[in-house]
Amino acid sequence: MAGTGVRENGKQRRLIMEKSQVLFWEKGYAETSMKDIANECGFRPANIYNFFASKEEILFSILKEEMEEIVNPIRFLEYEENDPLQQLRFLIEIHVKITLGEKRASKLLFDTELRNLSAERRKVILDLRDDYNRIGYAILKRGIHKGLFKAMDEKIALNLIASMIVRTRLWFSPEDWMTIEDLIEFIFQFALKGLSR
Amino acid sequence: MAGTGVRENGKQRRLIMEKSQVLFWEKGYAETSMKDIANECGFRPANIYNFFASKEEILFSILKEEMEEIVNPIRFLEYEENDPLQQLRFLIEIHVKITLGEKRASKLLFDTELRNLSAERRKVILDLRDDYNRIGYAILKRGIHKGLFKAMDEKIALNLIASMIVRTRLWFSPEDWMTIEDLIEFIFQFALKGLSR
Amino acid sequence: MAGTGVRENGKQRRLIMEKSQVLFWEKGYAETSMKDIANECGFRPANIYNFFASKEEILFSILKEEMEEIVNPIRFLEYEENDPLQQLRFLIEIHVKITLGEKRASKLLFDTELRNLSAERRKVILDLRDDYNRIGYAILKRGIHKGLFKAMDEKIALNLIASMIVRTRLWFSPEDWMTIEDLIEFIFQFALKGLSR
Amino acid sequence: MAGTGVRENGKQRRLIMEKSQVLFWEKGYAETSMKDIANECGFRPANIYNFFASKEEILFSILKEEMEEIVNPIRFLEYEENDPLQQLRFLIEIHVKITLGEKRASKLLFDTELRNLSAERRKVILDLRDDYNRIGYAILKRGIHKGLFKAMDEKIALNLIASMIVRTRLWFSPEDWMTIEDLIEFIFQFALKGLSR
DNA sequence: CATGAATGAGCTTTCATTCAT
DNA sequence: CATGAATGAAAGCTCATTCAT
Repeated sequence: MAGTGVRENGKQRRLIMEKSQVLFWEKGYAETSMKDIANECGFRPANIYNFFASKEEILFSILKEEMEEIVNPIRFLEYEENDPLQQLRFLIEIHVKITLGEKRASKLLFDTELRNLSAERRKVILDLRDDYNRIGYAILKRGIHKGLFKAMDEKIALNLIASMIVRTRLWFSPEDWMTIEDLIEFIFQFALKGLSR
Repeated sequence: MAGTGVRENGKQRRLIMEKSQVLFWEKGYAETSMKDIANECGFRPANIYNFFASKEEILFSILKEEMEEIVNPIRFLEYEENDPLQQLRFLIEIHVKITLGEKRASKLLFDTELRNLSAERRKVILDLRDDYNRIGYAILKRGIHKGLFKAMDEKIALNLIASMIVRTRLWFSPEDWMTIEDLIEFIFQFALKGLSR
Repeated sequence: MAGTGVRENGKQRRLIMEKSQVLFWEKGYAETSMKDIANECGFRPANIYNFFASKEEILFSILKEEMEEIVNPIRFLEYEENDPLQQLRFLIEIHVKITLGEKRASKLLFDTELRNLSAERRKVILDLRDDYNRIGYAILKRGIHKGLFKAMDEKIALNLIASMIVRTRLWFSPEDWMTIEDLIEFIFQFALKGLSR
Repeated sequence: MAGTGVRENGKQRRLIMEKSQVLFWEKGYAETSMKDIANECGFRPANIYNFFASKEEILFSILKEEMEEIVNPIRFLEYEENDPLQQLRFLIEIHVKITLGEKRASKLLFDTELRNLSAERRKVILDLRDDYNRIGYAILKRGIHKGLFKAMDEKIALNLIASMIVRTRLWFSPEDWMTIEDLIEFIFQFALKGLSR
């Protein structure tokens, strides 16, 4: 209809995912009912089952999508031998941007709501998290190898860095004197010095 | 009859709080039923109500106690004019130790389960969090003032530091080559350099 | 699809109300469980909530409907200057007929179960009771004014008359020699003489 | 202790009955918990069982006592051949006085809470009610026989009279211009004329 | 006489889900 | 694609009652 050529396949799926994302974050997965979601979407609970097989599938779809949005753009870094400093900055930038991005939603869902997934689906998400970690480890190891960073356990370092980013969702709100770009630079500098000799 | 002392007071309350703490962490507040808690305690659900008026009161008691365990030992730092570096190290040490401490439990509960409290009770917890923040800000400001740290927004800095600590619960487990003491030192050095000019 | 009319609307609501009315009367509101009601209706308790938001709403709907059945048919009497004797007889007739009517149910519910309503809903019922009283007062006052009844406090008189009627539900059952019509005449004569000079 | 010579046997039983009477009336039997009663009495629920075997026994004791207070003073009227008018007045007087008496409590309990008694105990109360009725019938029949009252069904007449009295508890409160004595006279006159030819 | 702890039974209500339409 | 009706399961909580102390 808009003529953009983009097929609008799954418009309702999108709607459900977006509304659910907000609700899951605001109220928690268990505390959000299918009725809550349906109300937000403007139809009745039964209709959700025309698009998702279960509430868990909604959660899974949201988590998977967001995790992929973080991981896919940085996959190419894993085996790339470029400047580790720039790579670290890029990783931080992507992660912060998705975390605080327009959709502003899931965030800590990864930390707390994974338990609501079936084992099989949890594995899918955890595999994506492993991808993220592997990429980060690679960057840090190369930085250490090149003498740019102090010798240290790269796993611990990455966990600290990721933790700073993940929880920005809880306390950060952009201001004139501190935009998201500023925050990215702040975290990058903070991490950089933390990693330095 | 008199003179036996009031020892053992609240033994069951303690039991309930400890078992609940673990369950809330493992399964989440909403996903933990009073039956779960009672089973863990070795009695029937109805009996819990002889010690707590509601499930929410259990959560509140746990959160309050843990928050106080973190805040009380560092309260004296707020107006003390000593070495900010040592103070920062002390704050990190206490926070990490409680977070990973023997009771090992709530952790991210602060991040995610506050919504399950009544407004009034949420305020009690948030006030404690404010106390923590005020203390941390004071330390950082004095460090900046004395030229020990780079000029920067101390609120953002403290949030980053606290985030690193809080989420250790998710990924850290002590090993031979990395004890809790080692982790404290690691985080302290990481933060210290991040704060430096 | 359109044009079939909206007949049959609220069939289940009706069923629930009718079954509840009987149960509330026989066992009392508190002593009647949603399971009792559901059993009587032929489905499971959870289904009741598709038609009523709560047990209290069922009670409210019943009380309101019955009160309206009594009050609405006599509303026109309030400002009508006709024969007070005939009006009194009409009021008694309607009140007795609803009280002992086919649906046979609530009756004393008004006397005892109002406390189970929220303040707001209790007011709705009490307003209807006020309507009833106002109408009755008007009739009695006109009768006194015209010299048909002895000068007396019309409020007390109406309370006595209404009390006789309300409690018929407790002891009256129609017999060959005493039908409902006979009872109406009996009460009317009794009241009439009680009111006379 | 006061030297009146009245043994204070069962002081706690009395206390429990009095507090329960008020609560049963205000909230209903089912809606009143043993905890409510104990609170009102100033001790813990478990202690009630040192004086009453069950909640039902409390209700039974209350109902029985009040019914006896009404019936016993009028028993002698059943076979007494005195003036039926004066006897009717006496019956009304006693009944109203107990109903509105200082203890002001049970009233409609008879109408609605009998169902909460065991069959056996319900029979005890109903037997007392039968006593009351028999006495009333006797008075009315003698009045009819002597030509003082119109020929009518004395059972119906007594029910109407008793209904007027019982429900005074719901609407009457003594005023300067209408004391309990006035009310008794009012009802007596009302009934008297209702019974007259 | 009084109580704290414990429990079985039951209650109202919520909810994810199904299914015929 | 959408819904109203229906349900099994379970939840938090209340409560009368028991019993050892």
